Amino acid sequence: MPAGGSSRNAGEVSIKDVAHRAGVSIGTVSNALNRPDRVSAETRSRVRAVIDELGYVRSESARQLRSGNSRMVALLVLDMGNPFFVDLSRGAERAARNHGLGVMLCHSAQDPEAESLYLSMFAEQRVHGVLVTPAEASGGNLLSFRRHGIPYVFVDRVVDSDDACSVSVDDVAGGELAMRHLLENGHEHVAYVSGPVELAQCADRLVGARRAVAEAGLPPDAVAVLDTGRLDVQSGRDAGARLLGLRPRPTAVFCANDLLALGLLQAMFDAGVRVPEDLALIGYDDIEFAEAAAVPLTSVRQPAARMGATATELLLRETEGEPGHEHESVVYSPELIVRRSTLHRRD
Amino acid sequence: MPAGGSSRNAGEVSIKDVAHRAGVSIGTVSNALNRPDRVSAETRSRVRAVIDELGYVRSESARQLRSGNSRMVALLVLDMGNPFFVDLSRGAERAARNHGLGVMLCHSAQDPEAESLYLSMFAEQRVHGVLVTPAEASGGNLLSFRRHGIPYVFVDRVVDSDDACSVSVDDVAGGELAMRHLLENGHEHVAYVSGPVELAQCADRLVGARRAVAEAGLPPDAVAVLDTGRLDVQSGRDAGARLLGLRPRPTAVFCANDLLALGLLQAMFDAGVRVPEDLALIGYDDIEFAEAAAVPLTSVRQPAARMGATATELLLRETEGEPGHEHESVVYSPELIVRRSTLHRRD
DNA sequence: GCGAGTTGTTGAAACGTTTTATTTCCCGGA
DNA sequence: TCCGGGAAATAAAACGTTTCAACAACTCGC
Repeated sequence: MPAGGSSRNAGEVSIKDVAHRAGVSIGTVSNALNRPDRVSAETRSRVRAVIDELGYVRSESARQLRSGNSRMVALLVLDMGNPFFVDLSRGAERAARNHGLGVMLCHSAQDPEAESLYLSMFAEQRVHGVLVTPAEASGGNLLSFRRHGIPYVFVDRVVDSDDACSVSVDDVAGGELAMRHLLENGHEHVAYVSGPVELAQCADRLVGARRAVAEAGLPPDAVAVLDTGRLDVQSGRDAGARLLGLRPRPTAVFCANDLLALGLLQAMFDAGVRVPEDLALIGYDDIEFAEAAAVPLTSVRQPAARMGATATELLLRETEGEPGHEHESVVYSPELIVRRSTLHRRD
Repeated sequence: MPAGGSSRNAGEVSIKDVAHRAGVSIGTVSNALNRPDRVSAETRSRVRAVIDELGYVRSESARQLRSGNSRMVALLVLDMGNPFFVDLSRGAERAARNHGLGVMLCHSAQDPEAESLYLSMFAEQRVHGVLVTPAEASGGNLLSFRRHGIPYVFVDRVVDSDDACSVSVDDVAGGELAMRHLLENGHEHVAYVSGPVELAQCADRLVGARRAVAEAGLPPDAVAVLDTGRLDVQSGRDAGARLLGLRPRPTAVFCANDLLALGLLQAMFDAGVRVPEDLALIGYDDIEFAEAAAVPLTSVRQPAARMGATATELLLRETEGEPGHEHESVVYSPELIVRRSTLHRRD
């Protein structure tokens, strides 16, 4: 019995079925749903009843087709394995929900190709907007994404051109903060463990670190730079192994993020190097696990959730027809959180 | 000049524009895109050129409307802040991509209401299928979701009814494994720090723990149960505070997951309780941070990524018209990873 | 008892695809 | 010369909404 019997194959009941069953026109059903005030109380409740009875569910694709764009904001981050981005996404989600929008979460794994793939997908979906942490400092993918006319906001990245809004933390200041802290503790041979140099975050933090070194009157080669392919725990372990081979061995290390620092900390443990006695260690992001680490980790804190929320707000201000929208760059200040991993003052 | 000039307001160029510009019908453009063999080489390349020139992008909503359902799989987990679920989602994403599908990632924050909201959204989107870790053991939301006819697979949850496929780890066995390990180390007063009791995972692990206690010939009240509202680090800290008030004070603690264990570990540190000397501690999930913790954490490992991938495979087997599909439950075995947090044998 | 609102409802167009049935064209064989 | 047949392209229907102009039925003020 293929005719409109009770729901067997679901997803099959459309607004037309509801209209027919309620003895009313299609437009009226639509109004009952979207502008309840335009419809009489009696009709409204009858329609509601039929909807429940039939288990009718609006087709998002149909409404979207009609209205032109979706109620989804895309958030494309570097790595969901990094709690910093998880916090950021929570902030974004909360803000989006306040405006009746959903967030679709994706991560590029720092791969420009994956990034590009996701961006095309967003274009096909006609998403409301995109929040993105670009996988390359150049932001080349975004440049070509631009022609689709979908607005986007850079997250965790200062942007020079005035293509788009951005929310970031002053990474140069953060790097300086971290390195100065180490130097003030008397260290003279330090290392910077960087992530991929293509990432603006890594590069900027190094700039800040070098600036602190210069300010302290030390030669530029007082800071050894180790770069790694990724910003994760495993890369931190690898960097740790390489660090042990350096001569002179640095007495303090600044890692581009906490994941690297945690990995490096493990490597030091395995090698019998004591932290902070033999080696001071400082991370970046102040993720929840930094405090719970083998040795509680000194770190540079960023207001992750706030950044996500602000980015969403900026995006919405742009999409919600703000007349004469001017792109805006919000820059937060990083904050140094001192814990045991740098506590021991060198003699 | 509002007429079809060069692209100013993007997103505006449709298949119709392409057809017109290429001097060809709409259907032909569609064919050039979807069944290139049905169209002559010359036409095909001309269409391709126009597409590039105009920057045309298919409207996903339109194709979806026509074809009935989307190329998206939804993954609804309890908490993105838990690295276990991040690993799981990576497995799911990889498997989905192999089948040309995307994954949309959401987290319910263990809130049945949020879960229900997301499920309605999935229904509206006509997603291809849903992978879900239910927020309540009863799975009530899923029961009502069922009528939409969208297939779903339970992840990280054994399911008794034969509503759906499921992928899980034997949590009873895992709980038993963990608790037996503690008992074998000579502990006689132990505690179980549970998450919300509505979660099947928490309840099952307790069942296993009790079973180990019984097998060891100890009275049931040898295990104190502390339950917490959430499965996160903060709840672990809170539980730690409560634990210190217990008399007799347990000498070993089994936490329902690693996040709780890490939080509890911090609380012990603050209180000057040494781990493992004064208190043995074991977690669950074996997230990456367990090994990097203040005291490397003994934990029960689950094959997170594999679970995500398997769940996706099961879902696709169901949706891709497998005739006479029989629901299937895949159950993996947990594995005990012993580290320092339980190493000290009690006298 | 008549125009002017107001309220509630309707019918039809439009959104951008995919697909199916149809048409056009050309070629080779009778 | 005609006909069958395959290849290539087309026209039109369908998918499920929202919205807009039009319309009917009341109520009001006079």
